[in-house]
Amino acid sequence: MSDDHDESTLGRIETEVALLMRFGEATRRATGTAEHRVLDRAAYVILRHLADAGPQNVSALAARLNLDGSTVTRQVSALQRDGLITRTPDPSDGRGTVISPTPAGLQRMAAVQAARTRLYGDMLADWSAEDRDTLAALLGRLNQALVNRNRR
Amino acid sequence: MSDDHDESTLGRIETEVALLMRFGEATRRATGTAEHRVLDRAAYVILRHLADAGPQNVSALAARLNLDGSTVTRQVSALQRDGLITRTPDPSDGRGTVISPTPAGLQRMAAVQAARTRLYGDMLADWSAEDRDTLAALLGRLNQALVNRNRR
DNA sequence: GATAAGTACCTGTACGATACAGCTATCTGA
DNA sequence: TCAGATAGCTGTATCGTACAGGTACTTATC
Repeated sequence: MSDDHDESTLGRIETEVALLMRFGEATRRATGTAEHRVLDRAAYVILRHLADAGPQNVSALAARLNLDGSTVTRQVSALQRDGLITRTPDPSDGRGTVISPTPAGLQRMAAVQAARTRLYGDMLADWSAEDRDTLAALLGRLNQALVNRNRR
Repeated sequence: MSDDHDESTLGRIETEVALLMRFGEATRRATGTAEHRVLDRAAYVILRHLADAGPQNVSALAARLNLDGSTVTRQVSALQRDGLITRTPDPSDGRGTVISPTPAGLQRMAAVQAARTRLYGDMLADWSAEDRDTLAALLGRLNQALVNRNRR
């Protein structure tokens, strides 16, 4: 008897995720181009990951971000052109290149991150702290579930 | 005193949403191309909205989906080419075109929707019904907050 | 009821993000 | 040592999207 209920909940989740992606995309487009500039592309995600996980190879980035190596290569090239990362030869592997964020890159990333966080703060202004916590936790679990599924 | 806590919660939400968009995109790419074919593009979102809200104009679709009119025009053209929607002149406005889903379109959409719902069912297999409900509800509120913010 | 202003849609064009295929340089194991 | 694997880059293609401009139609004003 609870199957019907479950089905519809899954449907709602599917709907809401699709909507979120739609709106998130639009928001990224709007905020990325308008105020902060330059950090438009997937650049933000790459810089974030570099800041979190430290300097690393193109391949490692590609694997972690679920992107093709060639995509990361191009993004990284753009970031280098803008002085936000540096490429250095991997000392332990002549084929590899280690990508490190520059101070400017970290700063730029932090600024965008702060702006986004502020945005969420505005949007969720009337939410209780508890609801925010719950949302963060459930989203984390959802992402974990996504990762696990992709890994299979 | 709770400000620090709030800050970090907002940061987590920001992180998780960014991650979700990244993985969601990858998932869409993977499931869209592999099994169901044809319904790759924003086509799915358009068909869903037509199924939910009934036949409507290009402009209405564009406004609702947060897309440029030209984008919707092209998506709709592709959908028409594939026999998934029909265009009829708006009887009440000679400039307008009413977009209606065809049975084939509805069927295709339902198939993709079912596949996605199944996917979520798999991923969230070990979640309690309560957690699923809560996730659906909070995502709904988050989207509502996003819509409100865009409207401002 | 004529005409100016607005609206709906389409088309041309451009761009960003991405993937896949193929290349070169380098590494590694038998 | 050398055959196969791997790291990264480049060429090319595709998709989704936006913006600018055009045409046809509608609405409001006088």
